[in-house]
Amino acid sequence: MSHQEQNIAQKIRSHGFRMTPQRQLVLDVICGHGGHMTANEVIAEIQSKTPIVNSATVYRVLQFLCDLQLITRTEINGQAVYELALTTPHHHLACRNCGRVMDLPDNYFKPLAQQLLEDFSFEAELNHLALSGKCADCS
Amino acid sequence: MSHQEQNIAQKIRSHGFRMTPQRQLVLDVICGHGGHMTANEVIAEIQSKTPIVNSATVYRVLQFLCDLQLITRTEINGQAVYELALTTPHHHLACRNCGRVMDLPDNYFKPLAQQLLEDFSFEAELNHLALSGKCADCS
DNA sequence: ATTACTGCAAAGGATTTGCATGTGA
DNA sequence: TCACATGCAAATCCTTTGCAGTAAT
Repeated sequence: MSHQEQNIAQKIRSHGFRMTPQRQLVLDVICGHGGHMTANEVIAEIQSKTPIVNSATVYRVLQFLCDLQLITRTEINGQAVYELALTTPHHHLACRNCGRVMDLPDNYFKPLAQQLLEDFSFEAELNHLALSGKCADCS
Repeated sequence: MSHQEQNIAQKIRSHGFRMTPQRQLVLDVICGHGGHMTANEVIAEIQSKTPIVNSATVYRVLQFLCDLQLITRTEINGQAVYELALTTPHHHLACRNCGRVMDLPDNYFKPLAQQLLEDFSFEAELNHLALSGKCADCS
């Protein structure tokens, strides 16, 4: 088990919740994967290891981890994806053509957020946004 | 029938498609409403007038109008909304608290789009984006 | 010993589809 | 006329929920 996972397990227990094999598996998959995953991808990868785990449980675990803010949920082109929340704040550039998703550092949105605050007193939640478009290879 | 609707009817016919009462109704509703609507809202409003129209048809008409780029489809907080495509390019600021949605002129995103192009050769499709956050009244 | 958690199956909502019928051009 | 559209019902996809049983602490 990685450092990250030990940390997370500790956080779960410190909140009075339990560490179960099912939660462990979901964490293994998400930590091992690196990027973001759809619920389906998580389910598929888990079931390829241990076909016993129910998909309803995976959905419940994902929701649970979101509630504890250990993972984040974003919508990319109408598709919900999950990712470790430990990584630094960033956004996504999703290519509509080849499907590739790149990370975009947070600071690209700073000026915009600032301006929205000045002009409209609107506090934009720009912590995990997905932009669609065409990537360099596909243009 | 408004100017806009006549225009749209003409475009539909010019593509070799037919103007039907069902398509007329969907256009009436969307044109009369002004802002963006969910598929459900369109269906509900139509059925309050003529309970005959099938919801599958409304979905088909919405898709059809999107294909012809006469309306646009956006996701606001995971909810698909439709809007006339004739209006000037703009974005949305959606308040997570009160649900209010404000329009945001296109030019707010110009600098960001420019920078993404320079730094990543990524052509962002920033024509109808929805940002979540907290509006002035709710902060 | 609690009571959180899981599995199962069934429900749920939103959207799509197959097919026969109807209708605009 | 005849291809385009619609209605209906069933199918589908993704996700949630009720409930009884299981297991972590």
